[in-house]
Amino acid sequence: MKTTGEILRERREKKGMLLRHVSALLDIDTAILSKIERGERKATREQINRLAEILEIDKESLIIQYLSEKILYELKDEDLGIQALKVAEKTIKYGVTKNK
Amino acid sequence: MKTTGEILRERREKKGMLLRHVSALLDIDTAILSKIERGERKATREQINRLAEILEIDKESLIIQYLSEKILYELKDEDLGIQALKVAEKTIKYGVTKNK
DNA sequence: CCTATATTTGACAATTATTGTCAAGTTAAT
DNA sequence: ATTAACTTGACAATAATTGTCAAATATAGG
Repeated sequence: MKTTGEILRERREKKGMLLRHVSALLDIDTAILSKIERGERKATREQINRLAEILEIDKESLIIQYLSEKILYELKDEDLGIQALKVAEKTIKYGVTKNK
Repeated sequence: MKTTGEILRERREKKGMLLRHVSALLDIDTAILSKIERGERKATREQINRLAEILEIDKESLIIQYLSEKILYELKDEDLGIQALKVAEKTIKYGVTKNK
């Protein structure tokens, strides 16, 4: 499966846009976008929304990929990650979230 | 399923310990522990380790519960949370993590 | 009821993590 | 060798998390 960064870079190049162009629309330095595309940094949630629009990427699939990477990042050093994911999934399904 | 906070409070009371006692061992103010037990704040990962020892709680199950709450917190405003969880699960299973 | 002790609450301070800029360094194509 | 695009790394700004403190509420005995 393609990473968020790969998706972004592919689409940007396919559209013939430069880092300079896209980063200007996002109002950030090209350095950050470069890092995002190479997976060295994470985009913010808001940047993902804008990028989907700017690059005309299917929003849902981009967000799903982005969120899953965020989750994996949280669990990267955890042996019990899979079990935690399963518990989270069950909880979310039964709508038992009581976060504030 | 019991929340992390509920597990902690139950065990502390069962052991007849006061917030004061446990929070001293954790080297934090009782206020924070109170909030953690009531789910108003999250414990740190390290505090979870210490709490499992201090309160003699099965470490694995406590960590799984704790991590799953952390994940759910990340996804609390996301419509696509479940899908993201599923993608994350698949990725973790195939050991394709390339986070740095 | 009085008062001791335990817990809770909320304002805000300290700390840590994330997000950003900038300038200099590569890379690649003339 | 120039030039344009991108990358790198040091560090600044901002935002989120974690903590303290003091006052407010319970809770339980005399």
